[in-house]
Amino acid sequence: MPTISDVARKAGVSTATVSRALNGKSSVDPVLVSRVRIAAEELGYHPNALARNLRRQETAVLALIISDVENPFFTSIARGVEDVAQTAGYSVVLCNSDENADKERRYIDVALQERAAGVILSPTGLPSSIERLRQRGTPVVAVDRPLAGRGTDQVLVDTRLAAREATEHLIAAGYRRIGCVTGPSGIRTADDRLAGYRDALSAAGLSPRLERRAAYRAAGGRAAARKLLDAPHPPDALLVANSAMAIGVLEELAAAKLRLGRDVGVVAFDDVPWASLIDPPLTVMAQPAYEIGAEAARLLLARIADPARPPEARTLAARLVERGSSRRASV
Amino acid sequence: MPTISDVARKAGVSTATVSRALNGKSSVDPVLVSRVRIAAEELGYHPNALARNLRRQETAVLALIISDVENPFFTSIARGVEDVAQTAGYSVVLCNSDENADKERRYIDVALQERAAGVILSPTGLPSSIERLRQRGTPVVAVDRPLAGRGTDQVLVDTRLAAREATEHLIAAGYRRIGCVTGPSGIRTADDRLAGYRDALSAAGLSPRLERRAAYRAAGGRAAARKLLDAPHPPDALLVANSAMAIGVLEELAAAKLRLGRDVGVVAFDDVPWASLIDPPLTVMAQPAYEIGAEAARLLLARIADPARPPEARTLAARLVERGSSRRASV
DNA sequence: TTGTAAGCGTTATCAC
DNA sequence: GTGATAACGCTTACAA
Repeated sequence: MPTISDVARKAGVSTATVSRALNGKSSVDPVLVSRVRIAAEELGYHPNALARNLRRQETAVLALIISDVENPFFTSIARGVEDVAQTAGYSVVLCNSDENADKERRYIDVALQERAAGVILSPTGLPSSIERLRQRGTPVVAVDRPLAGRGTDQVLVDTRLAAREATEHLIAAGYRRIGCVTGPSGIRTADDRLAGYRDALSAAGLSPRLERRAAYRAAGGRAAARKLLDAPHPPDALLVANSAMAIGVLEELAAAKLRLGRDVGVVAFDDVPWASLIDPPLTVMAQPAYEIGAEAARLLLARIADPARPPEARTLAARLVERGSSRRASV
Repeated sequence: MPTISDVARKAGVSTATVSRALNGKSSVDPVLVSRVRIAAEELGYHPNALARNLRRQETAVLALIISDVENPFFTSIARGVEDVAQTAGYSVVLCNSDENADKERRYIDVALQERAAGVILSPTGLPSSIERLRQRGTPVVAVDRPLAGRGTDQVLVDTRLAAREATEHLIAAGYRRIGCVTGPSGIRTADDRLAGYRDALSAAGLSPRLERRAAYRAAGGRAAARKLLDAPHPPDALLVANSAMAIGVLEELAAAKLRLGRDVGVVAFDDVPWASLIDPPLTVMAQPAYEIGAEAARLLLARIADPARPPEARTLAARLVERGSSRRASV
């Protein structure tokens, strides 16, 4: 693999000149520049980023650690991060922590060891892992879920309020026995959505609470729905905290021959491309995923540029997209 | 940021001993090992992977360049790659080429410059970009789409045969005016699926061919479906080459008040979690995405271990999952 | 404008 | 079993 000295030799100049010619920072005789260019091209020279970064003490790589690559919410975030990073000349390394604190820790270590310029992550919830980043002074932005200690840049959604609004929407639509299917205890979004649900019920003077927690996956949604529906007094509507769970819930409703909307109203978090394909179409609480990612990247780049700037927490709003699944009357 | 010499100083040993103690390769006095461990811990020392890799002339990072992060087919591949790589001690860097030759080239350059141990990619189709990897001798595995030149490890699906089988299934179900909605010309999977469709029609002596190409996205599927349905003699069934397009096609069918299965049969490529939620459920040609990724990773690791081994091309089979959308009679 | 040379943080080779 | 030390490939003062 050719090195900078090979190019220098071939072009008849010093390595310093090659470096300068190729990076275009300092001014170099145009004749030499083209000699160097040609030599590099002929040798198939690719600068060794390892050596460069080691010398420069910096890299142009951002690490994005998300909790589920297969969740469209997170891939949209990834797109947002990528688009912003791209234009600033940074590459994005996507890591899948799989909602697993060990994997998260491992990827944080990798980011640390590879000296990533910054890290964006959706924390699993255990505070320990993040400390190492803070200690090192590596810029971090949390997305989707807040970071325990304060003083961190964050891009969040007011998810408690969103859950409350979604529940109020169901109440306004005439449902009275509203259940909630949410994620595991300890995951902040899961807890907040449950809290928002309770807020709405309390404000409306409704009871009882029909609550169920499960993994943020289709199987979890299915199990939770079954439990709720099998109870002596089953719910007439459900707030579902995530789109993967919604799939399980909808399967279970179909299996029980319950008509969506008419028998059981449903609102699910996160808009999905197939929402309008089911009958009736799925009402969702849409989170601005792409914008979350883009904003997180902007915050991260700003902090890399100025590590002393005060930490910022942005809170974006979710938006209710009303479709048929939360309507009692069939059209 | 503490370096190995800081640890050495604190532990009262040489940097060489720290390195040996921490890497556990060579044998070191247990007493010194623990002294080093403690010193490293107290300082919050993280070895600099840049320096290490520069010295070792190797990295433990695999680059995975896929053409669409938002397509579940590719994220499943990513999961497969990740699981295999993980157990072998490699990290996976996911890059989104977005079906764009420029971005692909850029990411290949990054992989080259960062000296990735190997690259897995779903090529956009332009041969130029891949050459640089070959020149450098960087191990590469192509997935989903073949690489122009031969002599490369590849994991593919016999997609032409799969398309033929899907079409034959529609014929067997009694459909006669079968259309095909496929991806852009030049993308190998799009071309192969069209070819397989034609194979089946020819074998059955059916005509005419109702074909439409569009971007591998929902909007593309919608436009293609509209064109086909608006024609004087519209199709009574459609083979759709990708799940994103299928969303558009299904929306368009619904808009035209056509009943799925009964009025227009549909088979789409790639299984999706929501296939059973629509009515009737969607018949799909399921590709073994996770397995493709896992197999690609295995091939790549094998080649990294032994660059001289003969190139291998694995072809996996797709599997028809018959559901209601390809059945004429409603249940 | 160009060249020389030091140094980034590791690991591996060589003596001891 | 341990410690000096050179080397990995690059960038950047500092000289010329």
